[in-house]
Amino acid sequence: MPELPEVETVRRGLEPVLAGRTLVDVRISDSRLTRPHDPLAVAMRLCGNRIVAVDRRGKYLIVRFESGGALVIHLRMTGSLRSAPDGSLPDDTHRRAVVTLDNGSAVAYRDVRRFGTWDLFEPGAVEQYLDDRLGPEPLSGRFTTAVFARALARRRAPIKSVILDQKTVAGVGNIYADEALWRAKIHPLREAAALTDVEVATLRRTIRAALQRGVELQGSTLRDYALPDGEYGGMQNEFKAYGREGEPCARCRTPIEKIKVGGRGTWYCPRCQRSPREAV
DNA sequence: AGGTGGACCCGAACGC
DNA sequence: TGCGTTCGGGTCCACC
Repeated sequence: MPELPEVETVRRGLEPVLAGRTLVDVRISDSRLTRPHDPLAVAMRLCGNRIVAVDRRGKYLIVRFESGGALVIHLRMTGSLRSAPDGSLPDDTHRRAVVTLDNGSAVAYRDVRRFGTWDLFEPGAVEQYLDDRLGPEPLSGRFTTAVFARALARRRAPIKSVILDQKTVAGVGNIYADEALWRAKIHPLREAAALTDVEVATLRRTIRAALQRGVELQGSTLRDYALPDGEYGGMQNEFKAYGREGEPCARCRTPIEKIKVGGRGTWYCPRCQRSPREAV
């Protein structure tokens, strides 16, 4: 599941491939990808644009054009991008789009579950769109303890749900939420506003540490995620909580438990991360 | 307004 | 073995 580290890894792989190149051919074979817009119309508008940069904000990829416009790609759960330096791509039933560049190379978009999106923006429009949806970048200096504390204040929802809210902090998904809470020794069901100042500071630090480690290991490959060159991430080998039901906690050997929080599978250590009642 | 739960997808895993 | 059912995950949206 692409979260911040996975999307950042994709960005780093794509930037050198795309920057400075012009789109000479764009084929979109899934109408869900661009809806409510006609995929043919989007493909036509993309064609001829010269790419100047590939940026990331939260889990969004931003392909910026010389024109000032931008293509915003969200991979959701199963989207992935694959670059083909010589322009040749193996058959793939889940391929949804292919762009060809002016040097003969190609980039293919694959998405098994078809939740991903490609949205085109006019010059200047993309920042507003992203700022409407996203809080601070967790690895930037803007994500301070004071900013984080303000975002948690008066929130009565479980802390896990609040850090999954992209307005609280951009880019945390189900995996890194569980990993950050495990590192901070905070139970996922704790009421967000009830965290102590020390806990807020600790959780800010562990969110950053978990995401940073994910970036270093080029993300986590579980099923569908892969780098643009086809390689795999390594973060899955360092999971302390996510998906580890019944396995011993890396700190105290207590078996990891699985619960539901806000409808999401949630793994935590029942001993290190005390329950809401015990923790008072 | 903030919180909750369903919809959207579809392959994998599971249950009988 | 085979078939039906359940699960999951990011975001949006309806509802309270």
